[in-house]
Amino acid sequence: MELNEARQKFIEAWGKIGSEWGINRTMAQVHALLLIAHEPLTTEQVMEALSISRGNANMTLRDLIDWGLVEKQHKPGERKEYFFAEKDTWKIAKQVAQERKKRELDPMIKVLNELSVVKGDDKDPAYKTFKTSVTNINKLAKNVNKGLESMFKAEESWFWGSIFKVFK
Amino acid sequence: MELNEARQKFIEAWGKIGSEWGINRTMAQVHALLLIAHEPLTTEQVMEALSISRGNANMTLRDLIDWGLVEKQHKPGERKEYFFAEKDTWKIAKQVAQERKKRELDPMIKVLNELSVVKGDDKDPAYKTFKTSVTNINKLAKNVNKGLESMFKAEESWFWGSIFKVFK
DNA sequence: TCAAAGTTTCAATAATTAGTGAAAGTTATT
DNA sequence: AATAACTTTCACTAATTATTGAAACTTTGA
Repeated sequence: MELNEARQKFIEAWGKIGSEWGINRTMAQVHALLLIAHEPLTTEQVMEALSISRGNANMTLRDLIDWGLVEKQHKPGERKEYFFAEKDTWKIAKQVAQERKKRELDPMIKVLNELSVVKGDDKDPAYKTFKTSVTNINKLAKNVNKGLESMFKAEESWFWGSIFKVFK
Repeated sequence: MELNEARQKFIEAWGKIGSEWGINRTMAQVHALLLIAHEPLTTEQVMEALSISRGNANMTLRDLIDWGLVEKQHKPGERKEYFFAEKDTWKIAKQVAQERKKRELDPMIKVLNELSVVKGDDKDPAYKTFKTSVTNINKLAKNVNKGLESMFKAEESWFWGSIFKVFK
């Protein structure tokens, strides 16, 4: 396989994975493009490489910056903005996990806590089932939460090590 | 908060989380409905509870069965099919992880393996960056893969224990 | 074998989400 | 302060994804 074909395939695959995880395809593709770019790219270059409009490129790059996956750079003597991606995959993984925790898990835990104080008759099976389900999901969510906190603090090898150690 | 209001909120929250993770909202809501149902429900009851069409209810229930989250049940003397959800959250989490691994991570690893054999000139920075990025993502993906395999085999407390132990 | 009860399919439609591009806004330079 | 280079916004349109509902299909029992 030739390099350009491979780059293309990588961008497609990353886009597909992204869309399966609720991240818009273009955003994942721009991220992929920057991941395999050996130097920072301008908005123009991103537009060109992925055949997308200026508006789309701009918003997508901004979103990637919000997610902490991409940064702006200025080259001395030039007005144009250049964009480059964090390339350390462990940092990327932590960053994504952190953002999603903030946007999704934290609000979910808040709702679950509200729901677990609902009062009712312990003899009512509808109440009992509700209570049990919510309590159990709440416990799981809190464990995930703690697991993520560990991940954020951890070095990569340390993290995986702690998972694998026990399960040879 | 009253039980019915709480049930409603739970269904909405679960639907929202689902859609943020690339799972169609209705599917997540039907799952939520069955999770807090104290007895198996018929297609009619699902349609009624969530105001969705027969076709939608049918397809969604089938999808949930494909995901291994819901099962059919027949009551003796009745022709109707009843549906109920697995309620053990650890089993649910494993099941979801397993399905997504099969559908997404495994194909991704396959692509990454294909891409990592691309040949090129080590002095070409475009080639070097591509190679490095793909290799690193590949390593991460394989660690996630191993981590999931551990999870599938593990008991819940054992799994979390192994993560928390190291990070007090 | 027929018809009633129930289930599934799928073309048509609706709802949602993503993308465009031109206009407005901003910033740096002369 | 005027202009040119560049960035951002947002109303409109396109593309995608989800849902409906009626027709086709299947199963059961009389």
